[in-house]
Amino acid sequence: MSETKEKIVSMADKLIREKGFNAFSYKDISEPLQVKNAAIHYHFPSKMDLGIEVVEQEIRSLALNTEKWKKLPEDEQLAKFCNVFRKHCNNGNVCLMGSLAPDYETLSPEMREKVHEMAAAIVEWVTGCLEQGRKHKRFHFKGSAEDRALLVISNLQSSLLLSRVLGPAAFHRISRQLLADLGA
Amino acid sequence: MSETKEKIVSMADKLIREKGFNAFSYKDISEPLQVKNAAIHYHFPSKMDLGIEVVEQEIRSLALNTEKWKKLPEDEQLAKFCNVFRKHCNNGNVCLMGSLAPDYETLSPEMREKVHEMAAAIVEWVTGCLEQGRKHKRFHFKGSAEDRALLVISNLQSSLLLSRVLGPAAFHRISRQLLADLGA
DNA sequence: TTGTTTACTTACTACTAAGTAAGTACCTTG
DNA sequence: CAAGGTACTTACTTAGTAGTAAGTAAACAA
Repeated sequence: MSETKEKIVSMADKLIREKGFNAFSYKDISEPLQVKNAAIHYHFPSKMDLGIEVVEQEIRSLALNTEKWKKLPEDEQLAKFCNVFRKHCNNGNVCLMGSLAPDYETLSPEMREKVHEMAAAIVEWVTGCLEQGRKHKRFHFKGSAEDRALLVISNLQSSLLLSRVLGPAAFHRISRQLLADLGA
Repeated sequence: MSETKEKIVSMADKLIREKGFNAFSYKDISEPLQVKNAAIHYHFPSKMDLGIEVVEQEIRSLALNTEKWKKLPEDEQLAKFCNVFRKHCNNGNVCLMGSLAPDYETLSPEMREKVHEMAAAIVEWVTGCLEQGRKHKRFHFKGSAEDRALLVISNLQSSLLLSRVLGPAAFHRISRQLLADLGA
């Protein structure tokens, strides 16, 4: 991948989290990178192709991270996961899912499919983490692990959204309570 | 308020929830209502003015609803509140906060202020409901009522987002678990 | 050395966006 | 009945938007 291409993807990622997929334009990428908009179209024929690449990168990044955390106790794995969100919160950004879900209906079928894939991957990992963690007495909760995973994910996701509006304290209060509830 | 004006606001509300504030255009409103785009500008000089009206209507609607529920036991009040979200879920839509928070940075200061006002109103009501409900032994939870309220709100909000991507079952699973956790 | 591919730029198109100025039909009120 | 406001339409501007066709400079390959 050329250096420019990488920069385009990372700028698009930033812009999606900052302003939303439908609110950024090629100018927002081409100007700071000092390239022409045609350079973006060279690497990504359409805006959706660019969006798909951003989501794919996020899926790869999740796989990489969870692989790295594999040998830690489950409560520490989940804390690491929370920290990824915390970083976005500190930058004033929301997560990809939180940004793309409201725009879901405006996305191409291919991009929707990728977003779905990302959501499924997140749910799958958190479910596994909770399930194993409960078995190892690292977590204590009632109900199915998958239901609990949905709760955890929705809390993290939405706390970033609320932080946008109510200030970053919202994220910290929610994530702290969240981990406390799991007896972590 | 003229009939057209009311229809414009309710169409804008629908479009914000469906596609997001930055993804709908005046054409999306003017065409189905069979008016010209200038008619929208007559009632709302700018798109932000229209957005502000939508948010104000939501704030009024919350006040009206909660007033109506006032005499019910707190767990039933919260169930009613959940039902408002459930309706949006069944229509495949997200809530206003969930839609506007990702776009927050692209909004005018006046509209941001209104969104903030809406968020504060929601947090205030849920906090009060939980606090009173705990006092009346209708809810059982640890920690401050406001922290818990943030958790509840973020779950409801985000479950609509996840439902978009993963299907409506996500909402039902999350909201059921949510109420169960409160011992409601 | 010549041909090909990569990674762009230049210069453009077609379209859509929000927004506006001026005109008009229809009420309402003195 | 005249004056003025309300609720629009007609017709337009300005400023983007994503996307494209054609050209080019440099690296690489035969």
